[in-house]
Amino acid sequence: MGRRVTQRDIARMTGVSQATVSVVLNDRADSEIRIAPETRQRVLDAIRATGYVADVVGRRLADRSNRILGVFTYEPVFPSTTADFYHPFLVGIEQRAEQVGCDLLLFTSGPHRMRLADGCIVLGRFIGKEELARLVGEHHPFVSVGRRDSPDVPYVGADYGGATAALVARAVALGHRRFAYVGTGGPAESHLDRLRGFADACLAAGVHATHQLRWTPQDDVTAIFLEEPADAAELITNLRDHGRDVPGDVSVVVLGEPTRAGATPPPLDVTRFRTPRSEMGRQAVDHLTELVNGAQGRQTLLACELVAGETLKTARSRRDT
Amino acid sequence: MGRRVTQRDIARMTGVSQATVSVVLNDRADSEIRIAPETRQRVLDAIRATGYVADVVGRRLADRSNRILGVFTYEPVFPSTTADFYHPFLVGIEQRAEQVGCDLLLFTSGPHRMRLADGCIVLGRFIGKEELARLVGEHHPFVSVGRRDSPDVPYVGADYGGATAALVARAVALGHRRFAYVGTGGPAESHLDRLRGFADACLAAGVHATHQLRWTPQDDVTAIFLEEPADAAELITNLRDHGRDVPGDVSVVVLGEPTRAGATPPPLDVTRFRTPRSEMGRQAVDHLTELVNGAQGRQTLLACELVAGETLKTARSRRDT
DNA sequence: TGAAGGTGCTGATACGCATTAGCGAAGGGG
DNA sequence: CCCCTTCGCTAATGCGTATCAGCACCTTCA
Repeated sequence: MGRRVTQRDIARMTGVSQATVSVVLNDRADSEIRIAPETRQRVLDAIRATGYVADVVGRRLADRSNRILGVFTYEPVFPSTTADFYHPFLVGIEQRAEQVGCDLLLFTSGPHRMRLADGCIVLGRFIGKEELARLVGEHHPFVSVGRRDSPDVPYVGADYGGATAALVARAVALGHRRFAYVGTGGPAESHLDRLRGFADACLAAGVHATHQLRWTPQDDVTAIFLEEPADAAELITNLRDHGRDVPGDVSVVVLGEPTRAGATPPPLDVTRFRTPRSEMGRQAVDHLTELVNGAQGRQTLLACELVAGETLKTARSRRDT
Repeated sequence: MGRRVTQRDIARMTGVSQATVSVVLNDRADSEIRIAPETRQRVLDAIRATGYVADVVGRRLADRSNRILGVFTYEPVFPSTTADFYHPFLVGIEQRAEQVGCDLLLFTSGPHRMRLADGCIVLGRFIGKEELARLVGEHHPFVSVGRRDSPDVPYVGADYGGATAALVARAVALGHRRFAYVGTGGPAESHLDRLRGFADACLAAGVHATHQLRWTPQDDVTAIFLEEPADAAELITNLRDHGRDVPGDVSVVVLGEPTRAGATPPPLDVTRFRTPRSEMGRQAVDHLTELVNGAQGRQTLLACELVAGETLKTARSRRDT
């Protein structure tokens, strides 16, 4: 009953000093301090008898480190349909945080208390310029999950541009010559990167490329690159309703992975790529711990895994010849 | 890169003492200590300039709160298939935490760090007696999500017993007289409660009841109460394979909600109940904030919503008459 | 017999914060 | 001119732990 047992209590019980108890507790092999085996045993016995456990608060105070990594996001994470999207990031973050012995502080509202943590990980598809500047201005370690268009923001991102370009290359190899990119192409960096990867690859291959916000029938297009994976089912249905077979008449490439929320899954195994979300989370933690230890910020892009699927096939014009 | 800014730093910058900084920071209305408006402003300016935020550990050592609630679970939450099950709890916890202005500290390993938070919420289907005793022994505020078989543990639980009994009553009203409970019936309280609610209700209604760990064909049983919702699809398939129509020949009641993880969903809209998981999370936060403010622990049970479904119908024997 | 070296431990201190007793200075009243 | 009050602030302390300089005491060897 009553107070927690402290090292002082143990010390009094065994007739030694608090310092001795501390030494016995963390008997590092390299320690210069020697304790007689008999004394050590007495202390250990008392510790076992009382069920003493070192108080993490005291320990952290002495360490000058609280081993807390902050996490916050610029979009609702837990509720809503984005949950399925963010979940893998959190899995990765949590895994690695456990490995490095840190707890996670989930900021429920904004970054104003970010200094509570040793460093922070920020999530969110899009973060405005001025908000990023504010984060940098805090001069408190942080790492973004997802590339940011700012030289001062350390991040672990996904190489959406590279993945998109690779899929364009595949389509070109399959004979496609007329491409369409469907999606906003911004303002989030992840969308910009997809569109840029698409545009650059099409230009380099010398094929025709268009960009539209939403799909509208275009007879000559044989390959559609869809920015928003959640819209895959709708797009394919739409195409079929217009009498276009997928992938017979038109190929569809989805630039990401449909999260299997409440939404209807696409009727086909879609050609797409996979964002290494958990790995991004893990590396973000690694990166952050480096920053906390005084390292310089880095900017890292991780490759996305291409998933062949069955909606990217030989182009119609090619097949017809 | 610099150390954390401390009150000492602020004090030196403004030419006052550390104590003054502390006083300015938490200027309680009832304080006897007076600070000149001008001095106060100088300190506040320095705080703003440096972005100073009080250190979590320091405050906790001085036995102050940080508006941080810990969350802690005795089973893997984020990874694994249990994610879908725990997610709604977390949603509720996060919602309410934001409303009361608290951030959440996710402990990545064990309860030994719980004192870093002002108070903790613990999750998990089953927590052993000795572990619960340890939690109580910490003398640190905590609330369990889920009923615990211990008078000293404050909790917000679901009334599984009541919900199960209500479904038994419905079945009795539909003419069922021979019941089977399929599941472990323990050791988790949630399972105990279901089994007890089942047994008590059957006894009260004077109907025949059996309990088995896994379903084995029993010709005379007309109503099966299944403890583990995830097994619903398997059970129904199994019954059909044995030539028993559901609900024609035998009714099936599922004591909870199948989480739509990777598992196959049941082929029918199953008769079941719904655990108010988000609400439990919210009330756990409320409860915890009360505890942190010095209130006594309570034990609360929330009602589960019954879902009629289509697998509990008139009993065969009744229909045949 | 005295220096040298080893053994076993302790006292002091720091970590960041909140709190309280109390001190010097200024102002007012006698 | 001195006492008393009020104002504005600070020194000191405690919280639980880790660390380190250093102090007795003992043994060994010259």
